Amino acid sequence: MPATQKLRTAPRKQAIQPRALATVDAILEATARILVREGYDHASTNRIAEAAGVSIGSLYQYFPSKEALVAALMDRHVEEMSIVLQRETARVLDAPFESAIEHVVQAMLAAHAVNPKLHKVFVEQVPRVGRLQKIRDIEEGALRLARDFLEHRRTELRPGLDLDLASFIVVATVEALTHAAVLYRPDLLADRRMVNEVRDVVVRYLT
Amino acid sequence: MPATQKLRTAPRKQAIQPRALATVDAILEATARILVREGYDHASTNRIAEAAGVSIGSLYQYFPSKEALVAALMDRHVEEMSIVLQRETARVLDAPFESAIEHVVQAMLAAHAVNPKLHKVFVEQVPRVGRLQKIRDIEEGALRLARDFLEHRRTELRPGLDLDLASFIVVATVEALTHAAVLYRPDLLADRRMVNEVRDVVVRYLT
DNA sequence: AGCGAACCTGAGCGGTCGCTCACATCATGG
DNA sequence: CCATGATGTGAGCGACCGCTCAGGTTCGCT
Repeated sequence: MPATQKLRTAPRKQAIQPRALATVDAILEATARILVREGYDHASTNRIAEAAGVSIGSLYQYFPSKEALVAALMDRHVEEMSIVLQRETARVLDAPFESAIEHVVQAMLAAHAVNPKLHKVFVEQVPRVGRLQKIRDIEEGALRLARDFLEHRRTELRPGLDLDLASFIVVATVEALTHAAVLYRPDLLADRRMVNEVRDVVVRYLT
Repeated sequence: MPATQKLRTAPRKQAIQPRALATVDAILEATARILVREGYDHASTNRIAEAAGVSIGSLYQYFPSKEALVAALMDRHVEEMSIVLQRETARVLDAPFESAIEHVVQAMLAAHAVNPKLHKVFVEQVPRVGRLQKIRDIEEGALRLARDFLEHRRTELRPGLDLDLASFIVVATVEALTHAAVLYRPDLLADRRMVNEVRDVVVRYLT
């Protein structure tokens, strides 16, 4: 690279002063609001900046692209969900079989109740950002965890079960029923009957 | 309306001559290809017309908007799936319980195997077109069918089952496992083991 | 052959989008 | 209290998008 290349560092910047932190936060909050209210492709960066009460220039000081902005919001959302998930599943994996399943289901529902509307937008509308890979990673982690759990409790399962296939089925079922609740019946996210039914589906399938 | 209003009929037109039918077909085929290959928001109408080997003007002779074009493709896809579904479930709803469930599951998987990649795009990317209502209608129809079926077979189910909740659970489970297969394990769509597992999940939950 | 209808063409309009940059304002340490 | 970096501004650029329209080409029919 010749000397003329000024190394134009990409416009990503780390906020330091409290004022800047507030700006970043306002932008993320506004992004969430607009995404939920208007949908992904009506959520233009200009509109987001306006809703956040900052100029479009400020937005691009902290996020190098719209994609990066949405990805950052996604990270924050996933982080919040993970905290709930881990808190609710910390001590139960050695609990009695049925109770362990129940707690995991309960945790999934609670995690998705953090911000169901935003979650719905991510699931339904946000395009194949590179971040989709991250979702796949989470998915794969869940699959491995489930697989290990089933292996560990092998003696309590009905015989003849293909553990690989069974873990795929179980993970997909719990996730999917949770998502179905998010999309169509958000009222069920906090309903104990939902927890019981999903637990029954899984336990009856496995034992 | 004053006389100056020329009643500018919207640019939708019905193709008559075979040449025109071929054009319409080429446009729909190209739309499917581009949607799968590039994703919804990189699928510009100009790009689609180019891929179809017709001019952009021709495209807008038959489809009044991009939305209408995608909706038409969606209709065609849903139609193809419905044919498979109905063919596979026509005679089995009076079959023995377990066998009936199995055939429905088998039919769902077969229907989704028609064009899984396109289905994936519709599920993941196509925004809240008005057509989303149509999907909800199908969903609701499935729910009612399931509810009626369970009612009809009430004596074969375990007691204490809340039929409303149970039909939601069953429909969501079958749909969701099918979709999980479409998205992550398309190989399972034609795998008999998958049919067996999903049937087991449902039957064990219900009886 | 001739003619009206059906069909097809593609340059380009009006608009929006993501994003940049030259500059203003604020906050802090010397 | 001023100098300097951190922070904030917003007009506007270039690209692309959905879509139109004035006019050409082909078809079906007499």
